[in-house]
Amino acid sequence: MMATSILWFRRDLRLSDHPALLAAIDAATHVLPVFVLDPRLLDTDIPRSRRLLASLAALQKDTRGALVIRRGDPVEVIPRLAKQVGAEQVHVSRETTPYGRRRDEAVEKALAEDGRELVATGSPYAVGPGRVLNGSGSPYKVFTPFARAWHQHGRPAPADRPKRIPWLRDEVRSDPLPKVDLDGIEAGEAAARKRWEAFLEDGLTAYDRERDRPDLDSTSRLSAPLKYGEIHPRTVLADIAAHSSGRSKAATTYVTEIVWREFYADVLWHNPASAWHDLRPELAKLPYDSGPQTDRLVDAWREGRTGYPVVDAGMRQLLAEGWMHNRLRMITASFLTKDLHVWWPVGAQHFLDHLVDGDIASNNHGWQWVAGTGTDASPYFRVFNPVTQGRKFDPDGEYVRRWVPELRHLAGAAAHEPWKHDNGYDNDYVQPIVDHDEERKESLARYERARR
DNA sequence: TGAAATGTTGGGGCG
DNA sequence: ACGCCCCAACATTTC
Repeated sequence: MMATSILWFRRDLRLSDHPALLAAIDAATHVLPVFVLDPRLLDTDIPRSRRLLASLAALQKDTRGALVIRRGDPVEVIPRLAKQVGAEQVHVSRETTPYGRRRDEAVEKALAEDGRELVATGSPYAVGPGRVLNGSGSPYKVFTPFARAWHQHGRPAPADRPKRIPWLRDEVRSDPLPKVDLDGIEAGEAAARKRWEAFLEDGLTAYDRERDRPDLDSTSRLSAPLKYGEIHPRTVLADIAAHSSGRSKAATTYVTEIVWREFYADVLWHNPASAWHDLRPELAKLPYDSGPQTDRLVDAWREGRTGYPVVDAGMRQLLAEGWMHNRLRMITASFLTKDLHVWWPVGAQHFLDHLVDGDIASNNHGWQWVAGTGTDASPYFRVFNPVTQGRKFDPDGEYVRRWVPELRHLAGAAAHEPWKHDNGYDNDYVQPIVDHDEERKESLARYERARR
């Protein structure tokens, strides 16, 4: 048996239900845990960077200080470390995004030059992307049949948490984590576990009824823990199956959301280019706006000054918290693409820059769903009306008033339509930057032209 | 996991 | 009692 193997953490910042960790333990007498920080990720003090650092700080504690942090390019850092500790194997959870796959191939090649191996075990998904295929061996392009086949496919039970992990300690220098205030950031495996169990006990039964209400705290808020792998979806699914309400309608609805995550990872696996390119090429002809005038509109969208209350509330929450309710993601995405006629990747990039749970597969395919260019996308002509959506899903205006203080003097649903009230603009709320009815018609006209 | 436009139905007011 | 109109409520079609 080898003396030391390396466990290279990426989207799997946990110790439970971690097949690659078990493989690393099996392969050697000691395991060196490593995380490589890309300096480009830490240029600014945005919620996303701080969320990652908080998770790493928790992992460092959970490994009782064994975790080695290194800044730099993994293609150089990992082979160098492997050589230094004499590791023949570097263990990872299989990465499935285009960037991750390219990076891992490069690292694998660099390791091989030195006679070392990159060993991938498991992935961040319950069913590995690429595994679910239809009768003729091709990937699914529509969610519903995919979901059916995904359920049929089955998945492994959660892996055991190792009783004792023989970490390699004090042999290798670690870069310090950047000095950033991490107070109040919920992160790490224990916090993820706690949040998940609280939702399972208290939140799941109402999920069906309340999940679309951004004014309520009715979702599991598990997106960031899942993104960083502080909890594995396999664990989540196993817990639901074992729970008394595991077969309820609410539980089924929740599982479907997990399957959407798996579906989009699968779509990206089969179409790496779909991260930034339209899945439906026939809509690539759609004309989008650009130029200085459009830049000003996009800035207003980014900063939450569009004059549409529910849109501004969502965009301001994104900047402040790095998180937005999914309903708001759809509404604000629809506004950028259909009301401002801006190319969807502009919005997708903004979301990735600021969401603590920003995931290339879910985020970018979600954007394509709204823009109408994706696999299983909503038809292009589905245009969200920000006022109707606001009144329907934030019926008392609570969510809007929470994030748009200029509208706090308007009671109830009045906060969704300041233009209908004499005192609507008493606190200097911005006037609508475009007319929704007009822009909706403009979008439909462009769609009609592109289709012909 | 849309919304608006258009069509249909049926109750009530009224002569 | 009947026909007519209005219109809300709901359903269907269209974008």
